[in-house]
Amino acid sequence: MNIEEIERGTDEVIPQADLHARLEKAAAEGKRLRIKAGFDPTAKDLHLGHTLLLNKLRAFQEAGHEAIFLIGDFTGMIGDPTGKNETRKPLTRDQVEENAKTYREQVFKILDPEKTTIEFNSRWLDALGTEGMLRLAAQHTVARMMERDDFSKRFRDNQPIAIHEFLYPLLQGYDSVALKADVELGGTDQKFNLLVGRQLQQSYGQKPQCIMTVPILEGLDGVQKMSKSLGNYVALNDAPKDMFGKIMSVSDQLMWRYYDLLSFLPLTEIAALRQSIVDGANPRDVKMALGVELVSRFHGAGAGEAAKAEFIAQFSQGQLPENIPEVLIAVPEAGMALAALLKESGLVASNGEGNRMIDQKAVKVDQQRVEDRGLMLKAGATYLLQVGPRRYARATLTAA
RNA sequence: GGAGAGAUACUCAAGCGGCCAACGAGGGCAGACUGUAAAUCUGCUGACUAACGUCUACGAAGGUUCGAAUCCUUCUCUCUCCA
Repeated sequence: MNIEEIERGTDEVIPQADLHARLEKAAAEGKRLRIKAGFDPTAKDLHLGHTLLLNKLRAFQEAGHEAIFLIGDFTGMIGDPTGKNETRKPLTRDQVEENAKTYREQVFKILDPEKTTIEFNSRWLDALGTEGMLRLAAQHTVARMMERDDFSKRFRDNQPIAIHEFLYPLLQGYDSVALKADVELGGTDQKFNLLVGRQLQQSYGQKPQCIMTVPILEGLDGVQKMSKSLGNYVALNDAPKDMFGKIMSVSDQLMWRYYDLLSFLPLTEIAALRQSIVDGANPRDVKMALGVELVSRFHGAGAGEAAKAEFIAQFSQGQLPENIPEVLIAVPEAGMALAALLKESGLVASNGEGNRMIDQKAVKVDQQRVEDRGLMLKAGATYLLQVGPRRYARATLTAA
């Protein structure tokens, strides 16, 4: 087991010496450390940003330790305001449970199901009760809570902070107490919460956990963090083709960030790739290699190469994509205007948008650009409709 | 409990009786250029309509007015100061 592999790509390890000592002791005594990583089931889909943490959890798992995947079904109802400077809308218990279900399916693309403990924090937080909650709240002060960056920032900016948001770090910290965690993993934005966990464990007479933070992955725009609500994410459930395409659309600069954080290639090989660009290689090809690696990771060996081949065919060589959605549309005798047809096919949201797209030279029928709004299409034929570079449908028109 | 400020489209933010479907910026979409890059340039960005135009929208509900995002009343929410 090597410490380098465990610490690769982390931002901070606190306290590092303690982690090393625990790892050595565990190895010597044949024991397993309890490694906790928590997720709030606030969204349905996990995305690449989440995988940094999962990869790390997996590294511990491979080193023989106990990986605890904690689903914050209770805390998800509060919503950690981290990262966004505004109060998050609370989820209902039903939503949380539904999201949690899909989480399980997705995390095992990375974690070994045989060696993973899944926990729900409602198990102990439901039982905590009002009295337990008060005792817990008594362990911390407002001043210390305000040390958290986003709290103090919101306070300074006269933004609302609801009282229950203060409870979030305490509850997350209590999870560590309940689980007797040796190590907790989290994004750098979780550092405050992780540290609260250390303090609470001490208050409850436990040895404080080590904490390990991983960087926050930037989204496809290269600026804001990857998140579903910003729409700049690559979901683990994305179809191979979409996943590959999204990776190809990132800037060359961001590509290196993704290499550093997402690729499993040895660091020396990544350095070699960088050098190859300096020597004149096309960054596109390096980007494709990253796409292949990631698609294969989530969709199985070979899926990456297949996605790459389809990508080249469609975008580099201008061929039609596979799997164009088929739609059946009933049209009146006189035919249907193109814009309406695009709307019925689901390619645009409204007739107005359809007409705008036509004006903007974005619409093709049977691969021919159409600039005439007035084009009427009649029943009895199948047309290939295209809006922009990505939206396709094959519409069969039938008499109404 | 008292006094004051505020709530505008995906986000930020102007507008403070008609010229407002609402300036501007960001974001998004499309076109050009490309490596589906990035950067840049151009256009579009509520719905219905071929178009004239109509409808719906400026926290919610009422009201004044020929006419309201803009004025008045009540309500909801947020912030500030005082207690």
